[in-house]
Amino acid sequence: MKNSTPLIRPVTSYDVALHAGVSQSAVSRCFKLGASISKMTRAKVMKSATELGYQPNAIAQGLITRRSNLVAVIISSLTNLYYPEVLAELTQRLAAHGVKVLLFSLSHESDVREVLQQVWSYRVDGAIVAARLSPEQIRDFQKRGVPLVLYNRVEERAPCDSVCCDSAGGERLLVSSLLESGSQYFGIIAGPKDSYVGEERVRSALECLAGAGIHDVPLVRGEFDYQTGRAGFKELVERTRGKLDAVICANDLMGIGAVDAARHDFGRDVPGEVSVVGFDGVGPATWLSYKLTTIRQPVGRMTDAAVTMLMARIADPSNPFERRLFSGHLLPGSSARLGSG
Amino acid sequence: MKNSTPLIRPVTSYDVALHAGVSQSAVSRCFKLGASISKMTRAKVMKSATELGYQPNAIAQGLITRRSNLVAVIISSLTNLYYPEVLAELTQRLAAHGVKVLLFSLSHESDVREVLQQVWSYRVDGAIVAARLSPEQIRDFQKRGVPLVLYNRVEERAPCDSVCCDSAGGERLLVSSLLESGSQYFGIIAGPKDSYVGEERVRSALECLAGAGIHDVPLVRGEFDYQTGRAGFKELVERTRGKLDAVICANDLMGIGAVDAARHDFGRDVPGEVSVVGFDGVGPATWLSYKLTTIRQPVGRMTDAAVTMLMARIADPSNPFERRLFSGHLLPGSSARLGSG
DNA sequence: CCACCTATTGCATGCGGATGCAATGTGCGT
DNA sequence: ACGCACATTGCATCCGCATGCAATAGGTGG
Repeated sequence: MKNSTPLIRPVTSYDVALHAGVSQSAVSRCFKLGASISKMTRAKVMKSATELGYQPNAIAQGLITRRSNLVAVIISSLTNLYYPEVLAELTQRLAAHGVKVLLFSLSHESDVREVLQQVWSYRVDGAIVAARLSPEQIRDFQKRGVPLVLYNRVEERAPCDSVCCDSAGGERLLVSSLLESGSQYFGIIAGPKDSYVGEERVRSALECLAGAGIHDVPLVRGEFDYQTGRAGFKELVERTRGKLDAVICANDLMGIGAVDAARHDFGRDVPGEVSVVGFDGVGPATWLSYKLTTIRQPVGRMTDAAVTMLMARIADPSNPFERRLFSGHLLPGSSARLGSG
Repeated sequence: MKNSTPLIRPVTSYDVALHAGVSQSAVSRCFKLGASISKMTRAKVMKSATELGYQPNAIAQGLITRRSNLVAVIISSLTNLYYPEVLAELTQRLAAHGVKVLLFSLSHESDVREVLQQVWSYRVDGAIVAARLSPEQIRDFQKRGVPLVLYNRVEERAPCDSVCCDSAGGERLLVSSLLESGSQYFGIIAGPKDSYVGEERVRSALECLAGAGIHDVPLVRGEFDYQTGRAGFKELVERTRGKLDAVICANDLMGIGAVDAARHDFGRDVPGEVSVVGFDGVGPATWLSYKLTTIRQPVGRMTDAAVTMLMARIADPSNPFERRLFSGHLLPGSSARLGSG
């Protein structure tokens, strides 16, 4: 079976114009809402367009109008189960605004530089970034006039919009519940140091614990995934020689790993002997085998906010910058003996 | 805080040319490998380009070269945990070929029509589709000369390339193991009717069972997610009045739901009283709480094949069409009492 | 019947970069 | 010193569409 057509030239507005017996401008105007075109001409043109299968060339449109209708979405790790959900939501919502998604997924954070080159090249109308950007990189967006919304990454005083889930507040809910339920021997499984929300969650947890007179909490680091959550639990047990009755994980995936480690690697009852809490509220957290106690991020609201802010800034770049902080919602689950919370 | 810069005109090749004291063509040639440019000129140009922060306008390049370096990736549901992995792999591999991903995620299959309009508009160099396309839609790709690779969706005799995991073969492995282990009372949790792989898996499973003299296997349908897997199990138990010792699920997520339903909703031992098998080999399938018996799709190889095939066809559209079928790999897990397999 | 106004339409041009071709410069052989 | 092959360079043009402006057509009031 051979692909028979050797060279296919997409239909252009000229082709349509010729076919309909009008000028190219007329064709162009037919596809622009509110342009000056008589009903009759429009009808002729549309008929020809349909017959020929004409579809305006978005590339050419973008070149002349300086609007690509593309938005770059930069996400660091799609393997963190939290992001697919975010990505799906973003894509849908952006599509509703007639905007297409140019997706960049980073394997290494160091790829950002390269990715940004692409972003500039494609003259995207804006960008939503859920990855670490340096302050200079953020300023680059501003210099080039590319609207930017940070998702769950906040640089203080950064010249850009951002949406974020209130890590501190969420963590406070979790920790104070753990405290009320009588947990005493805490351990923390943090994320990589370069994660803003990860560090924020840990910082807040430590602060809460300190407030309760608990200091020197053992802390290990993972990579936000199941394996390192499991390994982290093991490490904590070793470090504390088993004196451990509450594990605070920087995200759900590690929380799930920790639960499994506790139950299957160490035969401990969760939450009977040890409580585990996570963060994010991803799908698997609610699965019956885990029922992880966690904070559910309001992904719907957050993505909606991100898209709304981005579109607003594209429409009017002079808007003042805004940071929107959404509080999460406690999913009690049953991986932690909770207090009155 | 105000965005101070009112109107930012990106730097063009003319700007660079002026700055470097050469012609625009010279600048253009500097960015094209193998073009005729002296070292000295290139150095001057590159210096100016860096100073001005010049980045070639991919839109303009695309218009003139008729190569957008964009590939459309169309995925139906990112909530199926299998797809984020695929998407991540595809994005990385495509990026390695210097190609950017224009992502389309469908909430409803009916959106395909609209999405295809966008695809034509952006003059993508090709498309990788993991969603249901009608034969006419596939032919549209061919008519318009847009290289297309179907991922895990096969239309027999379709004029396009495709990669697929051998559903029949994988299912055979699972079912024959179940049979050998002595399972007798089977139930099936299928996916939606419009899923190619879903139906293929079920078809193959039924065929294997029939080959063993087992007919009239009860079948319920889910949506490839946890909830419907759990509900499906419940339904099967009711339909069979509890006479159920092996459940074949069309994917892992439903398998996990079924395991949880069995254990937590019905207090049944898995695999002691009832075996459950899935398909895909997603991350959570290997979690200690499930250790789902399943077929792991060779996602790495499959995405590699998809990208390779796509790039090859972009380079030479006259290549004969090819269908590549990859066999999956049995993850024994422990959600099923397996036979000698 | 004519001046004048508005609704349509076509013309010409430009967006930013790639490229064929001609013009220039370079080095070399003899 | 001269002619020629080859390496560089600039010029002009085109990609497909949007849009300002001028041209045309149809309609109105006087």
